[in-house]
Amino acid sequence: MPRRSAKSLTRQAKQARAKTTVNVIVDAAAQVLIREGYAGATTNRIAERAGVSVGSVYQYFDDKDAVFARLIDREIEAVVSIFSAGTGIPEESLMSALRRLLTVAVETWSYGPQLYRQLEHVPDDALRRRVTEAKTLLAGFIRSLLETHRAELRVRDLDVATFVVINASTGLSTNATTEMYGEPLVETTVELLERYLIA
Amino acid sequence: MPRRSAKSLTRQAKQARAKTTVNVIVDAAAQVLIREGYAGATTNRIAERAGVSVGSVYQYFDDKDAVFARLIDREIEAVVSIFSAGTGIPEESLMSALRRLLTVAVETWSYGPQLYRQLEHVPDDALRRRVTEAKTLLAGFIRSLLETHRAELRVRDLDVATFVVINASTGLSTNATTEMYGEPLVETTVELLERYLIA
DNA sequence: CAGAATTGTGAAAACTACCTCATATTACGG
DNA sequence: CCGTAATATGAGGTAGTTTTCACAATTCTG
Repeated sequence: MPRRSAKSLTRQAKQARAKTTVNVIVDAAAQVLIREGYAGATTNRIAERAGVSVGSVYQYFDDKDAVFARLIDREIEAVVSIFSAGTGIPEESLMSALRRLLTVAVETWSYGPQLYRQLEHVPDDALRRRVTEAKTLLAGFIRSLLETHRAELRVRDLDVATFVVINASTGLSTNATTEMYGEPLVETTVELLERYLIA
Repeated sequence: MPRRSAKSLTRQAKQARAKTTVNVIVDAAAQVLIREGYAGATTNRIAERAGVSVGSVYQYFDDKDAVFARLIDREIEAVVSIFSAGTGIPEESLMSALRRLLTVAVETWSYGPQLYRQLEHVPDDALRRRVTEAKTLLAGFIRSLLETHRAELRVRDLDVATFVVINASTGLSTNATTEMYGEPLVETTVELLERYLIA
């Protein structure tokens, strides 16, 4: 017997008012998640923070984790759009491109690395898979960027280079403090990567 | 009215059997924490994984978080012993020392950085403070190592250098795949750090 | 502006996890 | 070996969270 995916009983937001409510809830979820962690991010607290009743959350989301799924989608889309925009400029040097991408990423990343760290700890397989997919997508972008600048590269193995670029960057940015953030963070990261990739 | 700290009602392990049980429980806690995250690390699951009943957990631990506290203490001690051992060798070059520390860390760190990250998200203030203390301790070791080799260093700001060494290393190792692990990982990390710190 | 569709509410049912405790089993000392 | 202390058990009480649902309020449509 083929398992049929249960039809979602939640409504589709049709009026502008409802769409606002959905966004307010997702924003509230992000904020509560950062402040309280997953364990403290209860539906009631999210609703309270959003200024709506618990029931409204369940008007648009199947369950609690669906709210976080929506949040993840939003974040992924933001990252993807950043890196898609990066493909346009021709004749741009590798390090210039990396600096630009990192700068935009740091600036745009709406809730910063804190949210990202918390999202990785949401205990839902589907969500974790989405995060992994996003990482793969990101790796593809970086790899093709490195490929177009292969001539400048010191490192031979593009897979290793991609691995280093992504994980050194995220390693620095996810642990960024309030002191070490913004431009200094980007410059430090660029310096680290440049000395490894080129020269 | 001064708040008196409640006397612990848990027993002290007196027989060898009991000490084994305690260790089995702490190990199980680490494994479940890595697999399921804090939210999924229920007392029953930990007990099941340990092959004991829930009651046994409460024979030796005041509450759930006390298990994680013990785990944190064990991990901190492991890290401290690794890095203390690193202070002994004189006339060792900076990169040689870093390579050795990374190698031992990768080999010895019983549950790897995954556990470390999960422990950071345990929602208990006392525990979080302990994790922060451990980080500070680690940063201290790295910083003093860098300081003794200041002459070799290209980077001026030791705080920035320490930040980079710690977070680039953990960034690479936390995302290490099965292909990219062990010696290749260590060598890549060393290469990345050497080009940043020296030359 | 009436009636329908959509959106919003919050008390309470259903569920889950932590922790207790009365009891059983195992190990130790004399 | 027997009594006592130590260790182990697991069903169930309690507290807190998720989810539902009957109903209220708002917005849209003709």
